[in-house]
Amino acid sequence: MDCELRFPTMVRYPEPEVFARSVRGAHIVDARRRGKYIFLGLEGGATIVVHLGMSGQLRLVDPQTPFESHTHVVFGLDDGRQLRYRDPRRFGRLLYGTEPELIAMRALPDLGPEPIDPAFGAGDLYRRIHHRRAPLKALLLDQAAVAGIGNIYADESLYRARLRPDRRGNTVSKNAAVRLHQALRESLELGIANRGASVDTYRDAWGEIGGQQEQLLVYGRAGQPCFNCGRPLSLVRIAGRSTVFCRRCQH
DNA sequence: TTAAATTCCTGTAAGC
DNA sequence: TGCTTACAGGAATTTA
Repeated sequence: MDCELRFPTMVRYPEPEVFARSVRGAHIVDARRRGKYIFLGLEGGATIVVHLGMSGQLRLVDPQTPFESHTHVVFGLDDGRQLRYRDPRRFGRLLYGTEPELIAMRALPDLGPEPIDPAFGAGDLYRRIHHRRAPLKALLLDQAAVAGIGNIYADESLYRARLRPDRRGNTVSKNAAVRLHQALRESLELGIANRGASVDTYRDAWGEIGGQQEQLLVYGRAGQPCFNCGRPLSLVRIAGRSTVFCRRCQH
């Protein structure tokens, strides 16, 4: 594999020159995900870690493909294709290292459990939120509490669970935690089945848009009727994020 | 320890 | 038409 850093500051760890030198000649042997992080496993145990941020895209293309604007990193793969990292808003980041090293260097944060992990139960979720005074919306966005939930799936899950986004974690009953646990799984699994929500610029590795934006129940629907009761959906700001919910259906 | 506010960044859309 | 302004959001960092 070859590596060209066209915008070196996308690399957060280690120094960009070290990143490029380390990656050149390495071979990718697997790809996996943890929370919102993508791990490209390399021979020998190190990994390339990619976080797409808001507008990041990884694209697998033929080298003849014209360069799109904001293409910051190009990996030349051994089979002749290129893996291009593109990110107009540059909120994303790339890292290189073994997982223990990255955690020790605080380049990777502590991540909570995966909502879709079969080992993650409603009791686990309850234990993680029932002692917190922050609003549920903020807790779902906290990657140390639960990994992988962003603004879209936080709103969708709270609506499915019929819980107000400004409800404090410590006011949630075990029963409500069961509903939220189920709702998180449903929202994420539906999003995965529909190959992602291309509300904004999201594209998969082949440039294809997802379909989940057509299925959203509340996100982006402020002022439009609730699918359950018909009342216009409310828009508020919680944890610095726009938040859409139904005042009649969510408690 | 936890919660809230601030910051980064650019494309897009609304408003004048 | 063209300019200015507000807004979108993940998470590290700072402040309370």
